[in-house]
Amino acid sequence: MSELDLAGDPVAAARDLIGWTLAIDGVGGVIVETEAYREDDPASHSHRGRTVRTAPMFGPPGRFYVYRSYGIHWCVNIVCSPPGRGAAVLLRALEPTLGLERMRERRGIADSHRLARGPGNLGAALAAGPELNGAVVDLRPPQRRRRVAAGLRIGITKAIDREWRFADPDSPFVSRPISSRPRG
DNA sequence: CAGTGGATGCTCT
DNA sequence: GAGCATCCACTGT
Repeated sequence: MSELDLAGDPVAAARDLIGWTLAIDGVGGVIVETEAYREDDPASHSHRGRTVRTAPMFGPPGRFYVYRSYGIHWCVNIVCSPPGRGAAVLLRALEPTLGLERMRERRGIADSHRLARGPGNLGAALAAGPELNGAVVDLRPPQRRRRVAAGLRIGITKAIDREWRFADPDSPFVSRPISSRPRG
């Protein structure tokens, strides 16, 4: 299995993060779905350069970048910046393993499959907010080998042809099955 | 099941 | 003023 390098290619980092366990204040789980966003990528917040909002993306790797989505949700990213770049990996789904009861309280549902499925739900389950920006990410290595599938990113309108979404195809905690670009 | 639309706030044009 | 890396309730099969 590849070593996890958060300071190299963010697409490789997004792939290699599958299976790692993320914890915030003792609450979290196994990362089962990610997407990569790089500076040379029109869909990335960092594409138009550094702003107040996106500053954490240009900071040191291995830290959080958190942003508000559609005025409602907090989405959690891990900064994966090669030197001088702005890149991050969006966390799209966790398999909850730590602090299940606290997640259920925060989400108001019991079904573990839905606790942290989808980036907005994941943020809610972790009680993520802007205060997380720049904080060091607590990651623990995989306990078993997992398959990783690559496919199209979800919910974006630019650069929709890049297969920079990664997920464990055997996990029931993934938000949506991986779909690939039509071949022609 | 699938499809539609509202909530809501911040960034950029 | 538009658009957005979303989710949920609601509708109709």
